[in-house]
Amino acid sequence: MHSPAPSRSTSAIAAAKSFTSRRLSRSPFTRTSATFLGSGRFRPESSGTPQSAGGWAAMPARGANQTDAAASTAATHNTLGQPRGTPPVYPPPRESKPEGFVPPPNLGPMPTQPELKRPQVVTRFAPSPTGHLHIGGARTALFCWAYSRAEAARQGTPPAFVLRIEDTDQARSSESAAKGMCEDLAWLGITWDEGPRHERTGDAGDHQVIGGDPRHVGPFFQAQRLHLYNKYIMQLVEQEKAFPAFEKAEELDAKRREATSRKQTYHYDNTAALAIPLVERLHRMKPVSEGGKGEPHVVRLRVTGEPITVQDQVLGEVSYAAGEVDDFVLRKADGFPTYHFAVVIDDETMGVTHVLRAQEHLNNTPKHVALQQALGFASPIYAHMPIICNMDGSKMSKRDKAKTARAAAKTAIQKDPAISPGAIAQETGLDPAALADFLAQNNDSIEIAEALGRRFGVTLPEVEVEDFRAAGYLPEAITNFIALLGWSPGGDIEKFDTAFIAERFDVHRIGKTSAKFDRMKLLSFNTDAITTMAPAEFNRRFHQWARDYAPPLAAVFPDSAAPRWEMLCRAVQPRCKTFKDAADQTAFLLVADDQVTFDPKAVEKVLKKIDPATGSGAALLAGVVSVIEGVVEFKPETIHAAIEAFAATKNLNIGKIAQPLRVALTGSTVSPPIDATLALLGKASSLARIHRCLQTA
RNA sequence: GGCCCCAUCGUCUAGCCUGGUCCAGGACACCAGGUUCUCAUCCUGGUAACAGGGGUUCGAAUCCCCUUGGGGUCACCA
Repeated sequence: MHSPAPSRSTSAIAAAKSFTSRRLSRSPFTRTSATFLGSGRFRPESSGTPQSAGGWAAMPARGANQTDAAASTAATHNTLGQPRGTPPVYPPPRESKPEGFVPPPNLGPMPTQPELKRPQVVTRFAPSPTGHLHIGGARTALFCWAYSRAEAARQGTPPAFVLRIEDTDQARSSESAAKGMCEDLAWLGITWDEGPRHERTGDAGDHQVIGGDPRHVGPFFQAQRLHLYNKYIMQLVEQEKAFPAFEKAEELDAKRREATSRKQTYHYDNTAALAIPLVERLHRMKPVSEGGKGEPHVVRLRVTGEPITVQDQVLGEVSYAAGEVDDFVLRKADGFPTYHFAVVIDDETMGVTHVLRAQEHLNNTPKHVALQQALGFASPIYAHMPIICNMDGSKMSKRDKAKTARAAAKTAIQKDPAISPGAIAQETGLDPAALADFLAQNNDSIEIAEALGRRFGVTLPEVEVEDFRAAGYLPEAITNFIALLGWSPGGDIEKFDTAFIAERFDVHRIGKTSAKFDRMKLLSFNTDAITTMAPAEFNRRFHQWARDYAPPLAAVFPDSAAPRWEMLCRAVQPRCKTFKDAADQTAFLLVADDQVTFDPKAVEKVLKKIDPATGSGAALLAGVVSVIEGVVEFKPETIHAAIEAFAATKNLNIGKIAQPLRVALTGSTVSPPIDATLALLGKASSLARIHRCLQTA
């Protein structure tokens, strides 16, 4: 019924080879200025429609072709309960024909159904739901997503990018964080073919449903896969490839500290654990309810003394001498698998063929390879990409927020004796003990950092996708920018959208050197994207952003289709770098006419100072009142014409009038074009502010 | 400290695999001009790099070795 499907490892190797044979043709864009490339103008890919759950042709689980005679029954069946060694069927076949099944009449040969080919390349992104998505994680996800698409297109198969939630750390994981991560990814336009279901409203108001399980490899939360891990754990223990260890965590900590203090490398000593006979191991492990002793324990892999070589698609061959890998923990005392164990089991059972991850994982790879060998799994193809750093060279991390906030608080405390940790706690409502801990660097709570940031008016560095979103960055600018961190399409091309990345992404163009996150360049990309956006799109997206992140502004302009909102957008779009920046420029619209504070410096320079040729700004301002009163239809064009005519009569440059007006209307010397500023305020407000300025300033 | 990885302008990078077309190209930042009612854009021009030392070769940014420098990692976190 099935043609013999090529083994996973064969196809994977073929895919790997095609990396090398696929050289990019010389770019036609060399020696031209940077060119934007993409299927649309900076349009994030939003095809969130999940693969129809129709299923593909047979897809053997990785390792299914392996003939490991030692494999116990646990390893002889895949996650569907189907025997290994024969290609499993997706979806599983029906048990029997439905009752009353009547064969259809013979209508001649069935029309040939184009058979959907199974994916040859399966990538995954596996975040731990402990907060919002880190920008580095976003890059990893982007590359995995792009690679799945590029390979699917090359091979004519459906794309297979899996999102898996690694929630095995019970203390730190949360469901809301998992949801947040899904949203962060979706917002960036990174959609997963397989993984948790996520519903959202897209940028254009469209309803998106992301996720699914067409290959039946879920669930995608590791906490829901414990039975699977335990099955493999027991297999390994029974084969004596893994063993229970009964040492207390504190004992080992002490030994570790002692070793480091002697400047020696700590190695786990397995002699005591290995001295226990298998029967006794099993008895001590077994829960009391099942007649065992139920002793608290962890399960460790018995690492054989073989050297391990990792074949990496970016770094090449990386070798580890025998003895470099310790007998590491597979299952924690709480019964949850460690990251190392869960990742190996899941990648195998989910059929993941290519693992793209950051270089900080490189030293984990020999552990994973050792485990794969013990389990008789084939190793996926690895590609480790460079780390993303701060401009100072340190690894970009969520802790950077804590660092910044802590520094701000400490300088404030030093400078001003009235400011004490106790006083800060009272003002901010923070728990004094937690705050003290935070200041003593015992915790890096993001909540505390943010509270301190607000208290001391310092902007914390954006490190999570949500931070950039709140700061008014565009997803298309972010994906474009982070794609360039460690990858490049070659030549002088550097402006492109996600569709372009999905088309051109190639593991062999991933660099080896760590990349510094240059916020200035990101800002430049964002400015470019925002100022070249179609005005109608800007109106809509800026309004959407304001609803989410600038409620006071959205409250004043509830309707994104209203002419006054359009007028505001027209005034602000060409001169903003982010949505936040745009919102800041509209601040003058949000204060009451009698609450405008006039910047003393501006008043001095623009209103009071007497120019020998033109007199004082205040005088000009008084003179322009009647001009403004005289404008019948109060809109930018007519206002501009009136002011220009007034300026002409005085033989003045329009700027001589604009600046005093600006100060009167907004209190400062900076605002959108003066005609737009007046029009947005309206005639009554404008005149009220001018009169108040003439009287009080 | 052990182990692992890396090395082109201040930053992201192209070029490296397949040595000559490179006294090294683009972009961001910076500097100098220009446009402009402020601000921001925008336009023009400019400064700026193959870490150092050995090899191999007629020829090295490109291949090899060493040194130096940077980073990562050493958990019952992921």
